[in-house]
Amino acid sequence: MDNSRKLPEAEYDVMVALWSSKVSPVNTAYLMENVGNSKGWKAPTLISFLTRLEDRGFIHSEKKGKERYYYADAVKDDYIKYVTKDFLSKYHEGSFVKMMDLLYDKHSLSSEELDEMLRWLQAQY
Amino acid sequence: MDNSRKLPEAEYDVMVALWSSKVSPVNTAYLMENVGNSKGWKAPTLISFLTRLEDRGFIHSEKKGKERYYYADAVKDDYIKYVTKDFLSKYHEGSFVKMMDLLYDKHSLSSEELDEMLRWLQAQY
DNA sequence: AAATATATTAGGCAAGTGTATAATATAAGA
DNA sequence: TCTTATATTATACACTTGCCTAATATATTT
Repeated sequence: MDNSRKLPEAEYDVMVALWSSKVSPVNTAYLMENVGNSKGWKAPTLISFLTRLEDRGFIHSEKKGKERYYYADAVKDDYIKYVTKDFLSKYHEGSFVKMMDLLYDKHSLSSEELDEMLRWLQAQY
Repeated sequence: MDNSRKLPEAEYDVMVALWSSKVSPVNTAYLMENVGNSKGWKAPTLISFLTRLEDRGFIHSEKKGKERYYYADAVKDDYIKYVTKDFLSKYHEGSFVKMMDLLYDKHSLSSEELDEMLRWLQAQY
């Protein structure tokens, strides 16, 4: 499917709000409260991002009375997996060890963090 | 410094070529051979990216005769560290383990990969 | 010194992104 | 059913990014 193209910032932020909502669909007012206001957007700004997301096939919507309600169609984990692989290959030759190596000097991670990683690793075998 | 803004794709590709060169400075011809041609760019396209990189403060250049030579000023590791942190916080709440968790199901990494990570981890304590 | 070749610069344009104002629906109240 | 309030739609605009053509400068060859 083509809905895995990388989203521009603002549209991604809107998706995050949709993905985070425990109910679906949600209306514009809800999204203004949850992302629009904190970003300083006017309602039409938000709505224009929503329209673009709908064009891209990430969401769909329906109108009830004078309000419009939005449903997320794209799956969050799928999307994030996609951008993450892309990122790793672009900046770290696809290797997390390379990434970690660059990010952290020896001893710069706390033992809690290291333990967490170790536990995760051991669970993978 | 402000030279840590995130670069557009094409400019990043040019930086990669600059960072990869064992000599510095390099001229436009060199960069055409090393990135421009494979991307299908005309020389002025390359030069326009270089001009923008210079405006952003990522590189500087000097002219010798009719050719111009370019020097990378931004430091590769610094830049990649910057975009990586940004990426992790944006998509994985800053947590490497969350990222790995999303990316891999149990048993989906080979034992070589796991061992490599384990060695890295142990070196960190 | 002309003519020719070659590299750079100037300038520009289309598509994409962030954002808003003005116009239009639709609902609610008087 | 008018009027008023409120949400949506249409439209537009500035900036950024990817890319190029035409103009200009500089060197090289005759």
